[in-house]
Amino acid sequence: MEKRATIKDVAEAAGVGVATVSRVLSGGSASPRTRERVLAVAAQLDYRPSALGRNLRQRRTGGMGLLVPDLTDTFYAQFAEGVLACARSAGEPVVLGSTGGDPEQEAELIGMLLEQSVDRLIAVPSGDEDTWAPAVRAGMTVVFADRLPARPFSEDDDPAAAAVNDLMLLDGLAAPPPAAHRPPELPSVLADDRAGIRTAVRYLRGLGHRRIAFLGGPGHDRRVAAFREAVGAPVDEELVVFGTGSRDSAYAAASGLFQSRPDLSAVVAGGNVLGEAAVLAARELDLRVPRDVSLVMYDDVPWAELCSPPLTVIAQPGRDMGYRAAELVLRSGGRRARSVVLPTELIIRGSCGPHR
Amino acid sequence: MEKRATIKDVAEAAGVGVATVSRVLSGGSASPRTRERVLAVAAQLDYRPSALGRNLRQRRTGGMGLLVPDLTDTFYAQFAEGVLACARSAGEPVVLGSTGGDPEQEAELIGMLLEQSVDRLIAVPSGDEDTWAPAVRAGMTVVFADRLPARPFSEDDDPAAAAVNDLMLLDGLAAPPPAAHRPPELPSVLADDRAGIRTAVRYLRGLGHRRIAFLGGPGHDRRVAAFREAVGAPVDEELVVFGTGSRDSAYAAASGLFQSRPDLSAVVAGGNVLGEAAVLAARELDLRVPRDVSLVMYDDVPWAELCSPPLTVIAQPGRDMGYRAAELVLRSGGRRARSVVLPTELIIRGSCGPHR
DNA sequence: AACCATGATGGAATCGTTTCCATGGAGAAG
DNA sequence: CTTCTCCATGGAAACGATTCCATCATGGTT
Repeated sequence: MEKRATIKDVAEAAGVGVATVSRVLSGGSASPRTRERVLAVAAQLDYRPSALGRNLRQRRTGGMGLLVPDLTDTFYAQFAEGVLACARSAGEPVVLGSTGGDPEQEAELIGMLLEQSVDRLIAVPSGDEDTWAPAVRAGMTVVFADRLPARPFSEDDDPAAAAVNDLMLLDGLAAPPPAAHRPPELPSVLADDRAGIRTAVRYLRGLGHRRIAFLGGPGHDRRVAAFREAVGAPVDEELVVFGTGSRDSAYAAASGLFQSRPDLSAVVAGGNVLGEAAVLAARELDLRVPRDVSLVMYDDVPWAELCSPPLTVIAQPGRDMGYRAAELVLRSGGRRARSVVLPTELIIRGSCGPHR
Repeated sequence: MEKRATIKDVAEAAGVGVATVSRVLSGGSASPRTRERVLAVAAQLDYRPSALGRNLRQRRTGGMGLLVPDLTDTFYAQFAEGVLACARSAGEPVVLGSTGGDPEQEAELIGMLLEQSVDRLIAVPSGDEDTWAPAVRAGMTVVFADRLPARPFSEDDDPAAAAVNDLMLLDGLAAPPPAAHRPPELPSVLADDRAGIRTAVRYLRGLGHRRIAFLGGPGHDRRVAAFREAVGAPVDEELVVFGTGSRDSAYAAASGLFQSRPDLSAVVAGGNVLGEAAVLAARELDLRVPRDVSLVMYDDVPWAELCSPPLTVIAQPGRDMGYRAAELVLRSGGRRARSVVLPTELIIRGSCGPHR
């Protein structure tokens, strides 16, 4: 339990002032002669500047926060790995929180990060914009990933319209809404849900499917909107069902869907937890995939190949998304960073067949 | 971007000294009268003490570090969720690092945590005891989970014997080795690998299997030792193969095993990544599970049920292990905490059949 | 020769908290 | 009434870094 050398120790041992040591170590100006000596002494004392002192002085903690709903959702695990990879190569710490998809826990974690003076945050948001207001007000650099926070409810605001609006924004087709009082859009890293869903729906259509269901979870607003758009015409509302995020509720939703609508012939699962539930529920009800029902799952995960038949999926680059998000939040020391939309890919395996 | 109120602001507004404010907020003694006023003012100013100042003063960062090899390994994701759950309920931050199973990266991350003055660390170690020496020397409270760091190589030290030794320790059957110069054992949270493997091997034996292979990964020393012990007699060394931790190498190991020893009738996979590889390799080689080969996988993960047939697994309570580890590292503010060994459970599904 | 610009250097202030210590007042015991 | 004790209280010193600013030396210019 030896105590670490401080900058003062180095200064004394090198016969210089602490200011000089600090400058040498952080790349300020110094004569080659002193620089060399300071460096030598620092190495010899095994000196490592304490982040504590620095953080206090600069009134900010280095590194970044990372908030995801659930690490056991493989997509978020991949995403987190991407963030960690970038942070590691930058030598920055990552403070992780898992929200369980609960806005309240999310708010608490934001509070905790504020207390820690973590001023950079990557988040897969669960709460709405009100939840995020404190973070933004405190001047945090926030990068959202995978989804955007919902708008808080207000009577002149229609959630469905809002989601469609987000889609339009992605395409640059529409100007931002009359954002007079709304906070400026924060940078984000999203997958191209619209194209992904559209491709999947078209693929199923091409196989002859007409009654296609969507199995969604929290935060899948944009995906549902894209689904509605891709299906076109009035969507059969019974074919759009939601789970709350837990595996149990996903299973219940899937099972309920299959039972209430035996006439459906294809399902698009909005995420891998939903996909898992769909496979399980189908098996439980003796529905054969893809003979009785075709299945496309959002997210490519290692176990998609293990199923039999292996699952046809809409792959989004989880790891890349994480890496990009971390880059954004680090680099954007300047100002507003541009948002990023990454492409998805339909990977055809064996869980979709022709409509019978 | 408002700036936060400091303790000084509160002191002035309440007409008391900063020391008093600090005492009130951290539960020291104060007259009810002032306590009330300070609390009121603090609430009104929305004051939250900055962790920065406190950390510097106490020369330590709160919270804990968490080092795992790979979050996309579902077991580690479950484990991390457990740690996060405990940390969240304690209001403590968690600094996460993913080592990729690489001792070098692990060492770097330890260095980073040291720099941050994080003095509590939960780790699934990849490096050996030498890798961990700096952390211990610096006085960190370290809790290992899932496995223990390997002993560094020395000629009078036999790794196999060491692993067996660890097993004995678990049972409390043997006194610790002559640890004269060895650091004292650190607290840890482990699953009862020995019993788990033993149960699985006996189960396979009971089904008539005689040529049982073990498919291991890094850090599975204790599991291999348990396997050897459970199989008894001289083990056919060709039936014990290892991957390096990546999915590719796991697949290669599994595939190689199946090809080189078509006579084997059962496989115990030492972890879920290995199990995944085994399923994939078996399918690729047209081996039917469980007709041609029976499979037991260490780790219960949601997708084990999705396989067809669903996988028979040795479940270890990943989430609980994480929660317990976090409790240990937090509560053991005192001194050496006792290690914990949690039970495993053989969950019989459909991947094992009688030997033909 | 006097002066100025430049660059290296160290002292000291600062960040926000906790904690040590001295002070002062009130109540109890003599 | 005096003295002793105890407790609430506030001032000030840490903690370890960064950074402002004044100082000093050096070398070039007029």
